[in-house]
Amino acid sequence: MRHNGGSAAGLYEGSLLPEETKAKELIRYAQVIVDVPAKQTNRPFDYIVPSELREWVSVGSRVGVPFGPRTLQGFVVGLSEQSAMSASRLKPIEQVLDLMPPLNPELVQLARWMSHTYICHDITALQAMIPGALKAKYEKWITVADTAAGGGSPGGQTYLLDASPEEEEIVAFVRQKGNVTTETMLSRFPNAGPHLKRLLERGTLAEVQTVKDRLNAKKVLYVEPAVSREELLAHSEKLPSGSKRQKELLRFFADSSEPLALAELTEKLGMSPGTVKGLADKGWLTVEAREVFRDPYADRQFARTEPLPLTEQQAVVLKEIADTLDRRAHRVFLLHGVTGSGKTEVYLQAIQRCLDQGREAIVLVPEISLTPQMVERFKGRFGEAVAVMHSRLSNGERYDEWRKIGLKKVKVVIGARSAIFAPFSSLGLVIIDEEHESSYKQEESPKYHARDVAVERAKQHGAAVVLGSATPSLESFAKTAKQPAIESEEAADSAYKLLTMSERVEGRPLPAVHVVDLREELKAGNRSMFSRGLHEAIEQRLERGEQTVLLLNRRGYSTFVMCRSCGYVVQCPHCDISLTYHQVSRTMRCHYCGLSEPEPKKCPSCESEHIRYFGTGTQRVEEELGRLFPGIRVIRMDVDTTSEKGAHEKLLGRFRNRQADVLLGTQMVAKGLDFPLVTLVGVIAADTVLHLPDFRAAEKTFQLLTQVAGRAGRHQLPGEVFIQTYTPEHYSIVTASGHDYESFLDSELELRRLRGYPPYCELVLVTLSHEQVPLLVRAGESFAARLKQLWERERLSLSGEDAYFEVYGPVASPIPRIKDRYRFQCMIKYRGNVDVSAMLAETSAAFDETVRNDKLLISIDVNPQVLM
DNA sequence: AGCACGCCGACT
DNA sequence: GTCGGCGTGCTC
Repeated sequence: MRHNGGSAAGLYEGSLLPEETKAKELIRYAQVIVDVPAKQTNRPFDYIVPSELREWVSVGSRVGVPFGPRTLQGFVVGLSEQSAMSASRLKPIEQVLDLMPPLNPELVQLARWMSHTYICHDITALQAMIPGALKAKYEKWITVADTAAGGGSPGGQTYLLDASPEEEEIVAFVRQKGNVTTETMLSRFPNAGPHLKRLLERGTLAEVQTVKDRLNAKKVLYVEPAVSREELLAHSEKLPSGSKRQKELLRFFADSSEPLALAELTEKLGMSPGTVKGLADKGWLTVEAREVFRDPYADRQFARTEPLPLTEQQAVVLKEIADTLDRRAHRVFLLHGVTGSGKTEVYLQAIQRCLDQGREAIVLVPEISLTPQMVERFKGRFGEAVAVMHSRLSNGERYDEWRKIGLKKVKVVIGARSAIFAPFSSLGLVIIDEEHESSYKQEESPKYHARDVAVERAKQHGAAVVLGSATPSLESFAKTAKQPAIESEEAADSAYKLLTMSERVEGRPLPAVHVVDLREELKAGNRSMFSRGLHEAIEQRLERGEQTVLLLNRRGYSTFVMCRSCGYVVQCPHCDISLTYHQVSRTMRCHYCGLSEPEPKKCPSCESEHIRYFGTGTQRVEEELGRLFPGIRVIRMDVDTTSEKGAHEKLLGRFRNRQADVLLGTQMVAKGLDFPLVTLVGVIAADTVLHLPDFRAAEKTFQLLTQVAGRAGRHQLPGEVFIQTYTPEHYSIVTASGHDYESFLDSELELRRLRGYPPYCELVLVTLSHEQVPLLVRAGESFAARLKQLWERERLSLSGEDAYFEVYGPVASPIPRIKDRYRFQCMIKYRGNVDVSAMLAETSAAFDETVRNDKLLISIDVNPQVLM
């Protein structure tokens, strides 16, 4: 997508200048984006920077500002000496919310790029960059109004005309406290409700809103001596002989004057905090609260690891990356390495190189593979210099990891999607592991793709990007020089450099793959979910004491309930989608609106009692395994068993310790796991993804099969894989079983070219929704028409360039109704130097009135990964 | 997003 | 003649 740098940078011009070029004392005004995601407020507002806050305000600061009648959170996006507005109409910044700005000028600029590219409000992009713990929170307070209607008296006492004694009492209480939250008020005066309402209405009391203050850094009490060693000993002598504990404590600090945490001290010396307090009161010891970092890995020891010797292929790849790092150039590498080829070791050594240059590195991994194993490898190599951004961290922990980055205490961040926004100032390297994973796409606004954001950010820093995968996405592969014809000359210098590692470390072979035709099984009279081959193979592993991984690639909504008499399928009354059966709660649930109702005892349509549950879930496979292999130990890993904190790690730990023979799970068992005793992998049904209405279905199937097959035989013992399918002839299954990425690529590229899908074009999905179909249809058609009109205008200015643009639809969305709102979508396919984002922004702007008055919703997904 | 201001219907 | 509906516009 073309990015018109000029227009995007325009608003914030000056904000990217190095701060040093502006003397702090000259900065009088700040441009602030406020926390109101609306069209009319989507621009910077000027504020006065009070002189006492000047030191603390910089581009990227989070501030509390008065906006209309209330106080809002905002982000400083620019600083200036002048303002176009007359000073009398400007208000001052009320507070700076963090000691360290959570963002920096480069990230503020990146937010600008995001809001343009993904068509969202600036505040939405800015908020997406900071950890959840820093999201805006507001508090409402009640105070006595400045000009209390009802009058006051010179003596400072207030008469309240027409006020009851209770009301007098309430006002006195508020006056005494200054300000009070509603909760405090109601706990003090349980029946204050109606009085409060009246006092607020009459203007005696007023409601004020503030931005809830910064999340507190964790504080721990530390104790240290306040006087010299000699004095401590002298005091100790003078104490009465009964004060044994106090004497002991003084002698302790005479020996060691190091500050010690109070908790540790009392533990060590077996005394109560009171003893310490006694001496502190005398002024001999000081107790002070110190800020500490919450360290989620505090009690873990990570064995330091040294760089491993590299294979020839690894060395070649590392050298390429290192050369680019040494030149401090921006470059994107696509590292295609088969499973087990040692990509992680290459990452580690490349990061080391980057750190040696005094630069920082970000490692993105799919949330699902952010396992303890993974964390261990990075902590083991880089120790304290690593911060982990994990979805399961508490708000406090996450906030602290973030602060460590700002304070330059860490040099490497490893985390999921949003870790790409780590506020580093000299980024040298971004690694995106399993780059093909669709979890790098955020499905809520801003609907960004971390891979695209990474490349944009790396450009700004002159940093290298390494996209690693055993099964690269077609989009990324197409950007390597191997496929030059796809994009025009502009792409030539931004082409990705393809690096290949085709061999596993120590020359271990890839596992043998058997494709089992389930139709043949059925013909042979086998109606079990296990083919004869897989059955036998599992039996063998049990005998040999080896382990098996079983994949049942069942997405949450596949289980549906149907009446066998009339064929009725239980559906959600508000959304056009089947309800899913949840065995734990014995309820039928809607995946889209959260509706939950008891399981039907008889068919709602024909009252028949022949109700059948379709779709095999992991629970059923577990049952079946127990029946077929008595005594078998199975660990089931799916959303149900891993929802608890730490459950994931615990289950994998048990499997590693040979406390189970089989690990059975959904996608989550396919990625990144590395267990020496796993010699068998079984895919129960390979076709589930294949038949989804998605142009990436074949690609996803190929990726999943290749990934899961890669779990087998990674160490001394050779591996074996069984893929069960009803369509064994499908090219994605054939090529996956032959570990043949190249052939898959050829077939798939040809199909994409014929059907006009990425990487032969770019996609944007526009979804419109409304409660009434007629209005929706009209809006959809008019949206498409306007867009086409814009294109006609645009194409004239692109004369001579090879550009393509087409709007498809509107048509009903794959799920035509959610929460009683109907949905239509337009698909946009384009190619070349077209600023589609700008065109879409302009088109949606024309619909503002319909959006506002008729409650039409327009959602725009640039580079969508799911076409719903 | 809130909130105030402002112009047309059903009511004491 | 007024209370109140929500259309329109503003917030540094």
